[in-house]
Amino acid sequence: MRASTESRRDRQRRELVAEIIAVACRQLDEGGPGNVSWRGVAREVGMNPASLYTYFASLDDLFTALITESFHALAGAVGQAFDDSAGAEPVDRLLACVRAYRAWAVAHPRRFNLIWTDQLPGYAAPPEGPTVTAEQAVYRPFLLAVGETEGRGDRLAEFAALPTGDQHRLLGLFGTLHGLVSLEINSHLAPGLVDGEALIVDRMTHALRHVHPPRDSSSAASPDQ
Amino acid sequence: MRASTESRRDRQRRELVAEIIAVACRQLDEGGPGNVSWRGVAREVGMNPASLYTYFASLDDLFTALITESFHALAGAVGQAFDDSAGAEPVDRLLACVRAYRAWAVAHPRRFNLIWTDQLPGYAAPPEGPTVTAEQAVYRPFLLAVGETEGRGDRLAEFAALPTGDQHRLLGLFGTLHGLVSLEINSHLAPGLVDGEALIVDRMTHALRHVHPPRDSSSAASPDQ
DNA sequence: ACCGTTCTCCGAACAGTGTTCGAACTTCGA
DNA sequence: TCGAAGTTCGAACACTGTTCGGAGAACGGT
Repeated sequence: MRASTESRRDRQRRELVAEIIAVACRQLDEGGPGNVSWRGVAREVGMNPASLYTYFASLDDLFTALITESFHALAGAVGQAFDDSAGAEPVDRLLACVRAYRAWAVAHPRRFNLIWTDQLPGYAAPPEGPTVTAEQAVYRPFLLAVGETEGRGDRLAEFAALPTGDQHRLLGLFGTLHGLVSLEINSHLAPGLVDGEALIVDRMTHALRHVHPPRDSSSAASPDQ
Repeated sequence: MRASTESRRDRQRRELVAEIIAVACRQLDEGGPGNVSWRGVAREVGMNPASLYTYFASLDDLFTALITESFHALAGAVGQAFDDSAGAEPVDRLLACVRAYRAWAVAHPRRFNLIWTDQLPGYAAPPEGPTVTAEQAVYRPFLLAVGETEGRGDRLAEFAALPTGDQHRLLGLFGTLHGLVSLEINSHLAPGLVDGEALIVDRMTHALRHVHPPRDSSSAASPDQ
């Protein structure tokens, strides 16, 4: 509608918010969450600490912005790998997403830890908030890729509507990827002894060969919990 | 040797160190790493903040103690499950360790995040330090239990000496467990929709059925990377 | 039992933090 | 043009981790 009627104040505000987030993001990458400080950000953008409160209500608010921003970046990296591998073998397409997930984590370990583990004292992500929708954007390419490997199209995209068995299979797959990446970027993979990328690709391809649901045999197993 | 010649100062020091760690541990459990403060601990044990420096060189030092302490607690919980299930079916024994690992994480999520993810600004665990040996104590019961399920005894206990294929299989197993537990305690498992314990036990039993090395069939597959 | 060394504890201080308040100043929409 | 809204700032408050110097107590050796 009135997209053209953006006052110079509105534009300046938008740019300043972006710069603040960028500065905070850099401080985060350099020294972790403990390194991003309100006064430090204000110093770097060249204004009084009190003025920052015009744009963010508190330090927790700034971190919330960093979290959603990082979720979007991760989702973008995985989504890009998914798009770029269109037409490839379904398994290779999923593996492309796997590599993209790991590559982003290796490149931005602080951001990765920030979005996946609770690090702030009293912080709790608001349900239906922007962080959860950004998080789901990360899962989406994986759901689509796995759906392709099983010839089920995008029938897995609506995770909440799936039967428990499918949910478990998908979460097991993603949990393996996430766990190994987590261990690697936090230096728990015997650095110098284990090759992270080789390990992750190896286990994910292995898991893909056995994760498919049983077609017809052994239907006597317990259907669910 | 001179174990009996413990001066009252030595005893008092030992007890005070234990109390300091206990207080800090409680503050950690209540509000995460950002909630444990030097002055807060001093306040709670009833002495001047400067006096604390008699027992710990810095806040990072205190956190190092918390990390090793938490590693020992986790290793103790898993080891206890391993010991208590002596004589049971090997698979059940491993599942007992799995449940113990998850149960401890659910009971102490802040400590779990503290030991597995880098959260302190400039902190780096000293190699050959007490934290890494405490960490290996966590892996040990799992290595022994998996060795049992494969009828290989404790031949997997010396992880670094294993061929790459075995290392990958073991890390894949532990990575799945660790990743799913991590997702659960950080509220990424669609709380109220997915049962964490059921999911983890389900995926670990599934993985155990397919993780064994190929005996004789399909030996034409690529042996290693 | 003494004495010198060592350890323990404390008050004060320094630099840094997140946040609030009130007052100036600028920009906006009508 | 005028009132309202938005922006910036300095000062202040209550914190934080850490250092320093001194006072007092407990220790080991003679």
